[in-house]
Amino acid sequence: MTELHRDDHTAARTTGPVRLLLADDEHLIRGALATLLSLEDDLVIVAEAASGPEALAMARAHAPDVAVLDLQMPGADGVKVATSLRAELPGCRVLIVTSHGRPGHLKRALEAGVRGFVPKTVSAQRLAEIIRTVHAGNRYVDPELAADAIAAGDSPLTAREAEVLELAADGAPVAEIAERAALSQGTVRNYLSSAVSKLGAENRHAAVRLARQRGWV
Amino acid sequence: MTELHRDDHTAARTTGPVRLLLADDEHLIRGALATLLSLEDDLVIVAEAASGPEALAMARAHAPDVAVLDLQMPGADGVKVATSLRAELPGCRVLIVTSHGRPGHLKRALEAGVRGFVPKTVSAQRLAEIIRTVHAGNRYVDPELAADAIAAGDSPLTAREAEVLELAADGAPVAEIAERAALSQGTVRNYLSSAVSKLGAENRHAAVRLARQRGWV
DNA sequence: CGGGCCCCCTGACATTTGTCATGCGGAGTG
DNA sequence: CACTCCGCATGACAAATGTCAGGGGGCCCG
Repeated sequence: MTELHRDDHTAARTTGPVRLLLADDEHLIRGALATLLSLEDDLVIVAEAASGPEALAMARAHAPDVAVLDLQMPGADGVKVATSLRAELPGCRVLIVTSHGRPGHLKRALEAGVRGFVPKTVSAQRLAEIIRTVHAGNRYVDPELAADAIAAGDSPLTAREAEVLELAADGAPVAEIAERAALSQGTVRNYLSSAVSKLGAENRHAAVRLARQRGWV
Repeated sequence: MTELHRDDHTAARTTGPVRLLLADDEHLIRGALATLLSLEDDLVIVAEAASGPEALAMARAHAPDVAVLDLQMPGADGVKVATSLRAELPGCRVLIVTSHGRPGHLKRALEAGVRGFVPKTVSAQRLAEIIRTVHAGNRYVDPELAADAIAAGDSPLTAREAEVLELAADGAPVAEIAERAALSQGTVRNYLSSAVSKLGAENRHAAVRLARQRGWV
């Protein structure tokens, strides 16, 4: 035993390259990224995945130091994967990469223990730096996304309001929403009404759009 | 003058590497792709752009052999850029790359003279081959996207119906739509009604979703 | 314990919506 | 030309939706 007081949960490995898991459903991007990151001397990709479940399986199999996950993937999104990963592999840092940065997503991600959150508009060079930052145990959140998230604030919707709004998302009539939520139609209309006024929207559909934009549904 | 009978419009350059323009608003992907495609001996990236207008400007400045455009970019989408490009640089082939392949987009793209249309799920290796195919004067359309487009068929909506549906997209009330389209409210309702029934939707909002899915708006 | 939330429901009302019957005019056809 | 089809428009009517004013019950916290 050469080290005393090693903290298995949070200590970064100090020897060898950073071992990466790359997950993105778009083969083109994942492959390109893999190639590019491999050019960095201190980074090595040990596994790739094209879906949420696959990412989990790969992580279990290879126990990477850092998992770079796309936010939107088939099967399970990046945040869900991060949640599972946190439980199963506490030593694996998670970095989320996304095209469409919606405020609510960032919040959910941080709650899931994600260590980094960046938009795909950064350069690969910059991403490599951020991977190192995350691997060193620090956090990194894109400043612009952080500002958006702060500006958007917390959801003003109660659980029910959010649920009903969610069911209204695809344009279903009140009767159907009521049935699916096991509520009376009047109640559904009340929830929708209060959600609409809280969001300052014209009607329920505009409200759905707003809530989606801010990641509240 | 060293060449006779050069056909400026359609002839592929037969000497030297294929000169590429790469346009994608996501720096990460664009950069990674640039690096990866540069590894191919016969491909060279002569310009990059992060928006529609920028892509146009770069194309004018560098006159690339093939323009690889993302479908969704700020300023002007890939198809719009392709349309302008066709007029200004007839010798420049256009290849569209997209994350979300919606049937209608493919149709619009082909009408704009685009030579290739592929999803981002292909590998970089495959993309390089497709670039060569396009450069040689042939067309390439992803088989799956083509099948979807054929299955979806043409839009059953009349021009007015589509216009009104478009205006209804963000949940605006009929009164606002009527004003913006300079129609009576009754007329707007009729158009919406017929659009809804043509699409087999429950109501206008579901109709908007369907039309969007199929790329008809 | 009392107050403040939130949840769930009801009923009545104004507004917005979806649907229908109908009319006008141009394009294509026999 | 007469006829029909179709896009376009309108207003009337029925149905769905949004809004408001209540009321009962559960939960947490000062």
